[in-house]
Amino acid sequence: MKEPQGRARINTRGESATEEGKIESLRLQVPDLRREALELLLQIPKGKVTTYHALAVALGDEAAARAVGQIMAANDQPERFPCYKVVHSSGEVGAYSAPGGSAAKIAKLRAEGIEIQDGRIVGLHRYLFTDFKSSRPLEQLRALQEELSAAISLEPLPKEPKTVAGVDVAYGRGEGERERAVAGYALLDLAGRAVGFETVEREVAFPYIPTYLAFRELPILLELLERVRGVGKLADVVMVDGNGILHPRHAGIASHLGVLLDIPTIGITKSLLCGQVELAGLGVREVRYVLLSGERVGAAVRLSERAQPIFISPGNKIDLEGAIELTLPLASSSHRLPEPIRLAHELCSAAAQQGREGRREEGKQMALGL
DNA sequence: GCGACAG
DNA sequence: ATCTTGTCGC
Repeated sequence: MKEPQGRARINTRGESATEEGKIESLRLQVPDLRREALELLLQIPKGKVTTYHALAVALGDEAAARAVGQIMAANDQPERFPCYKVVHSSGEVGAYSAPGGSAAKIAKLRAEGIEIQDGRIVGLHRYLFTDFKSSRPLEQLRALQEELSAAISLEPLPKEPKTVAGVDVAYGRGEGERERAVAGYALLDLAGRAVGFETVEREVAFPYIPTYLAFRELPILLELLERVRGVGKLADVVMVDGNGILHPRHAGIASHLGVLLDIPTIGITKSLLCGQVELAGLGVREVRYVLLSGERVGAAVRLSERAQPIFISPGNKIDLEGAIELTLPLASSSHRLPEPIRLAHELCSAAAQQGREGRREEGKQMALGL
């Protein structure tokens, strides 16, 4: 069996007490990015505008530009947080989710003396404000991921596990409601039989941003797994719908969960986040390694005949070979995903859909005055 | 229109 | 992830 490259490098970074403390703080609190983005709007002077990109940079990563757009679109206090001041980098005024739509957005901007023709600001540079004072939360979270990756162990499992669980998260929201998440836990024995289920539901404030998925799903997954652990049903290994070390900073959500709970975790995804692997002609159960700057961080595997490949990576307290060896026998012939993840997905997506329908009914009844 | 980074 | 009809194939 080959040694995974890079194990030594991952484990040799120093950890100070303060770094440990920062990582531990994730257990209790993740920044409210929605709130921070909205509050940045209060810094924009009258007669000025900013862009989705500039706000993302102020939050600490331009990759968050689309998430900024989603946050603005979900702004339920347009009087308090002036999201009409956010436009495309091209000068295009863009959409406005508050009453009146883009026409209202244009009217509000013109009222502040901004020149607009054909839905586009004329001479954006004259009005552009980018000098935000910000703690740059995404920059801090990246640093946290770097530190967390140093705490990952990629040693093989100490002994054969007796149980494996899968976890997944589904989302939903009603009209004018904040986004809610349902997390599902499916506990299986090594024969692949389900022996227990659990779900947890709560509001989410952190948007999806590529490479920051952990901060969106960690709060609810920690709550779920702490609850399961409390009743003695925590599996020997937990499979997560997301990456382990197959991540630009070796810090996918499976690694976050594994380090924070000090348990073995495996990451499973349906698409490749980063790295290189040749997928052409991949046979069923054939293993091809994903390379990230020369390092083996994961593997592409097809679990069934017709299925597209999935991507497996160790999260914590397991090596890549062990992660693959544990995943293969938990595949069913007719599904793309291994059973623990598939069942967890079924569980939480059904619950989320029921939640959506339930709130829709409530909404109808409210509208009917019942 | 192109390119497009897990869920 | 979610929004979504029918359709093709094992």
